[in-house]
Amino acid sequence: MPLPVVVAGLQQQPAARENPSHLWPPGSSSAYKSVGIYGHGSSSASLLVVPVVAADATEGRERESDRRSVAAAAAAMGRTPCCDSKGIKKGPWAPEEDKLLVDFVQANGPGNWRMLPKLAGLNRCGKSCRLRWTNYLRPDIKRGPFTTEEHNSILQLHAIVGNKWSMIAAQLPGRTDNEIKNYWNTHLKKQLRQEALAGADAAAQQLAAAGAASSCPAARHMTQWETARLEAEARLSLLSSSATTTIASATAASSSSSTAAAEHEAAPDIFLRLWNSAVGESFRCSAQGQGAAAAHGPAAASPAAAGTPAALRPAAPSGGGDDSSAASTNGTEAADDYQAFLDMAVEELALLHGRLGVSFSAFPTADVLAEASCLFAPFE
DNA sequence: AAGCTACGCAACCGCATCGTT
DNA sequence: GAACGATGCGGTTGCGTAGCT
Repeated sequence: MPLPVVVAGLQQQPAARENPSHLWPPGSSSAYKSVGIYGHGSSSASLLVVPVVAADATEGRERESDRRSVAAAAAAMGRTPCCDSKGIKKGPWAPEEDKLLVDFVQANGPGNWRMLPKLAGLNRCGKSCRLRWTNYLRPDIKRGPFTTEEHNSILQLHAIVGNKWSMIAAQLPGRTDNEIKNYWNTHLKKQLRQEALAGADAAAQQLAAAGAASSCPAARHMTQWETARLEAEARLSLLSSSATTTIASATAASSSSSTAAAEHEAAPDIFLRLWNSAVGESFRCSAQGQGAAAAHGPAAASPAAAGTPAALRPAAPSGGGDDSSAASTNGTEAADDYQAFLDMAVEELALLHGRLGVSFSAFPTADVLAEASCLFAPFE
């Protein structure tokens, strides 16, 4: 099965256009102001011509044969496709439509998307309304270019979960899965491809110099897993910092019986829950004792360092590390803690596989992970 | 200035999943 | 348990624009 590969040290791409001209400019819609999504960029007076023209053009690009076949199939099954009704508008949203949608959702809350268009007076299908709201009109959406931190987070999370954009988006407040997906497809994929090509060249040179030994599958296996793990740890350390704050506030504000729920809420993924568990805490303490850079865990103390995994190595227990000779007497304890952390991860993943079934392939299977954790044996 | 190309991103489509009857 | 409806998710499309020639 394919193993996660993380390419480290990628640079932030030049800032994306902050106010693409096919978006509505500030002031064009009071709805935008009301939900606060237009707080950046310059505007152009010529932007408002887009929707009507583009909407018509969009209608023209419909794959009519596909629509007919789908409609026929759906009709045969006694079910009407949500977007098949004639007269339902498609394509870019007009400011008036946005305002209707925002006003309605703010008054009634999101949900019941099927009925929403009728109730809100929109000539759109519910699906389109939901998409527009979740990807663009939601008040908590963060606009603007991705920060270096977000950039690195996406890389790390993608190494762990693959193309599970909603899972990645859940870890990046204010970012939508669609936005992350687009960012990945337009920026990161390209970068990774270039890095891979560069890496292939370097690897070929190393092979020529060092012989066939480095092409050992087990060695590659270890390298890939180690890289992915370090990236994940860097991410976890960042999440841990924010989650600790969230949990503390949640605990203070709620009764003890709801603490567990709050903690779970603050740590939605298993890696974060692991990291915040007693095992993770123990490991963090050990790591702190080992390196000054491990203020919040095995990763570097500063968020910026999260994007430079090589800098994490002194603090993060790892096999074949540059400073392995500097291991103190704490090393044995740390090794035990770290092994426990890995073991717990294996168990959690086994449970996850059991819950999600064989169709879920984003995570490596538990036996593969178990094998990997044995292979790493970081302090041995 | 005009034409061409590459890029970014909003929006669409179809399938998957979950909840209800 | 099966059928249906609603919603969520990931892949893909194509429009509009910036940059280049």
